[in-house]
Amino acid sequence: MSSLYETLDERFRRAFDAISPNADPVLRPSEHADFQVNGALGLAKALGASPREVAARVLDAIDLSDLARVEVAGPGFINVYTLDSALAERLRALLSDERLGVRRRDSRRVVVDYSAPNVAKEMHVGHLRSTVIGDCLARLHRFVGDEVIARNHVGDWGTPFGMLIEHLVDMGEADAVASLSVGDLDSFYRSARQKFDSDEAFRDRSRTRVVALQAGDPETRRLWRILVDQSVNYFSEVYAALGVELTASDVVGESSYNDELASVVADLDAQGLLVESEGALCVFPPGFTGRDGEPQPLIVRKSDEGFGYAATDLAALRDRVSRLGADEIYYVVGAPQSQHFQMIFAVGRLAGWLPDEVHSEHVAFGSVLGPDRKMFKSRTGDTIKLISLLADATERAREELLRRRPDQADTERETLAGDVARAAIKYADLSTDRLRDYVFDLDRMVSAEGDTGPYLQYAHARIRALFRRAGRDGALELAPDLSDSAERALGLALLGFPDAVGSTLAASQPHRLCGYLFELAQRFSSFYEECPILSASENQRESRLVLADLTARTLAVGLDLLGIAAPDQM
RNA sequence: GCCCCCGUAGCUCAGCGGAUAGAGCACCGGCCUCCGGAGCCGGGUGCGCAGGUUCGAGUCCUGCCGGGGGCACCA
Repeated sequence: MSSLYETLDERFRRAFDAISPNADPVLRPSEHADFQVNGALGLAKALGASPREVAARVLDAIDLSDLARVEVAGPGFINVYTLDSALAERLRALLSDERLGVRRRDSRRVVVDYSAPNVAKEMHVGHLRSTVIGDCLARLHRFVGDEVIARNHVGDWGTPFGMLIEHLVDMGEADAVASLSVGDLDSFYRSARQKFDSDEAFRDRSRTRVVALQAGDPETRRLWRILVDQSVNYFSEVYAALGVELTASDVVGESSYNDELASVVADLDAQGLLVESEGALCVFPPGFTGRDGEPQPLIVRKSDEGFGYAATDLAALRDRVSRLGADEIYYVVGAPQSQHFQMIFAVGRLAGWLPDEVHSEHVAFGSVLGPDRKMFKSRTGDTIKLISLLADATERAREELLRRRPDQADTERETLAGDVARAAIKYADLSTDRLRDYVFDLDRMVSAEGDTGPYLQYAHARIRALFRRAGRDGALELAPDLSDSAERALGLALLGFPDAVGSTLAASQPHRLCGYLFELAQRFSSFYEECPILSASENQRESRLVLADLTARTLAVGLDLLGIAAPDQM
């Protein structure tokens, strides 16, 4: 069944179409009614009638008697008041729908490229947003029926691997593996870097090693593979700790495209797109200019005949369309890469690798800032590891749980502390418009008062407690009474879930779903204060349990789409 | 110099061209014979500035101001 909004929109669209072909009714949620239709105001001039007359004509052309009461208001708005009976019947129908009204759509093959940490470096706050946002988008697409191919474009290639491999050799494989396997990647990298900067002989060995790596020397590749495998193992641990659904099988690192790079160049050259400039092989897509107003190149092959990340990204793009058959490709990468992706897409279009019917989008995001509004760093100026971020949040959550539930078993508390910590961090990240920078404030996100992940978890857990107390697991399948304004407001919000999911997906903006869930939780809290449930008469109790059940399930499904657990108790 | 993103309440943020711009935090009042108070109810002289488009602009366009970022071989 279509959502309430969709149903109203279809009806109004038909009525408007009869008056002015293809006119948009501009149906919106309203503070003055359940919904309002704004389209009449815009049509008035063209139709030579007053807005109120246009609105009246629309109402003549529409029959909503089964759904809503309507009236012309103000200068020409149409206020829509949904009938309680229609709301109640739709709510009843949701009870047997695990998907809470969200329909599956025709499956699209969707590549989501996200996280992308670097081999031999620990994951830090810089990877947080890509990982969390990408995971959320992947979940959303899967939920509506898309076939999602997650791609973790790990940085596993390039000149630093010369020094990393030489450092591995110096340490001895066994010691190196021991060090890396416990996740101490940063000190490994730092030691290698330090030797590279201070020791000329080491520098020479490193350069030689890079050449051997690129030439495919078996022993060198074996050593390289150790670094990659150890790192990927470590990433998997971090993803598990974060509750992110990426696995080792989603890792398709930069090196995976090595064999494609020559043919990328050849293909571009064959199409006459390649220009040699200052020794580098470049494509100059129209519309891009650089510092001196000169055309801006996308450097496909460097003057030293090595390949940069543009070549890799082009190869990946080509692969995702031609071999994976992607209908949509999302790159969850920071906003500073905006121009790079514009150029990649432009060249992809020029080369015919990215057909018009394939949607390719840079899902950009802003930075995580510290309290000083600068890039979030530790007091010593180091980047902050995701693991320690999570540990800090878990510690806070543990303290809070200990304060509120001292009787709780330690094992249960540990599990919950992790759930709450993940909720705090992820929700804080997902709940603001991703394009903006945001200030990382652990106190605010864990404190769980207000618009936070833990607040939503609490709202859910409280409802589950209600059912435990009632000795039940769900509600009877009946149409709830909505005569109390708090009941009605909650019921109306519940019916908006499909629209929230749809809008979140259409814009790749998780904060829309966050906003919806927070408002839903608030409306539930108001309802919960206003309307006694278990102590009410049997009819009223059953009716209110319907609303409670649907709220709990909507929160659980919604939180799951955000990648956040919804524990039954806290 | 050019390009991109962002400027909304003391702070952190919503706001899909529509009616009187909303939340959370903080602050001040209420609400504890109440199903979990991590809650609920009430309290607000704020859209950086100036033009323009529109019946209607926080939202679209132009120009400024302020912050961040990018602009040839690191990814």
